[in-house]
Amino acid sequence: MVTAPSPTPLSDSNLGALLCQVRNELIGRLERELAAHGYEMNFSQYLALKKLAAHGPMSAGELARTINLDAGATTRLLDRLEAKGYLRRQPHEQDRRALRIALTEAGQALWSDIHACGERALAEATRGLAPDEHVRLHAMLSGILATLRGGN
Amino acid sequence: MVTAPSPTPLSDSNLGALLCQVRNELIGRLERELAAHGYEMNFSQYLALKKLAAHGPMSAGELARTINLDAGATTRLLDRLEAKGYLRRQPHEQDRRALRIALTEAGQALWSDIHACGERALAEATRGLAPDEHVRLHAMLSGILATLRGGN
DNA sequence: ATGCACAAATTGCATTGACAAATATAAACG
DNA sequence: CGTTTATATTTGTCAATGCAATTTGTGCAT
Repeated sequence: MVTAPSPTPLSDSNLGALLCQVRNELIGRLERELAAHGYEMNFSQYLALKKLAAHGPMSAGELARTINLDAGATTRLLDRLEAKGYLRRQPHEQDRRALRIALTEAGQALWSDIHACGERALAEATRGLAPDEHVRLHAMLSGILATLRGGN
Repeated sequence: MVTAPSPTPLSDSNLGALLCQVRNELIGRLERELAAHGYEMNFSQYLALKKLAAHGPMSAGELARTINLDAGATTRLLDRLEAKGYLRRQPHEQDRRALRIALTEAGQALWSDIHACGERALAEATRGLAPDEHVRLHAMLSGILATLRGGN
């Protein structure tokens, strides 16, 4: 084999690389949307706000799991968001080890200000997909995730 | 809306989060495969080897673009792989600013030793998908990527 | 030729996140 | 009860990456 027989200049793109690229573009797009609204915030912070807004107060570990982040990283994420005044660490009612993370008023206000950014980024990404394709894509990815997690 | 009407305890999972999760699982799986073969190597390093093996020698910038990595990060990635003896920085024939990154013998041997790890990780992920689904998934992701990049 | 804008790689710096150790509390078990 | 084991969070440390500034080299237009 001497050099590339493939016609495509870049990206022969196996699924793994493709996934990474789409992920990066999508997150980048979201973060730019947020920045355009005047909020310097990364995807993890966005996700944390989203989960807290959707689900109500929860413990740090619970939050860490739902946003797929290490426990230590979550502590520091909470530090940042708390410093900005978007959430509060309250003591957990039954378990003194644990926390009850709750959005502040400011956090809720922020969320209602930015939740559309995510929808917009997503909508832009999936314009070009028929609605049923969108559904199928979601289903396939969920399926893969289940296979990888339950699998072995 | 008060609380979650959805039956799933975790992951109401919009596409962005889902993508991240699949990506993380897939990469984790690959890195564990590699570690099991005795190679401590992250996904970026794996990709770099792959591209160099598939495409032959190329410049650092070219490599950076194909593996979707910042130029500075690529410099350090090359440092690591060069230190392990898997590649060499050679001067570019026409352009003295640029490099010609080439796999060493050891690098080629390594690649033929590990390229199956990637295939295996991918195969495990997509077992459960019919072949035509696999194709459609790839097509949809490529489409999304094109939309996001060309889009606006 | 000389200068000027642009390009390739490197380096400095800051941020993020993973992993492991430490701390505090809870639960289970004898 | 007291001891042991498990769980929730925090902290220390480190590796990887992005961005901005720097260095070196190219090529174009005077």
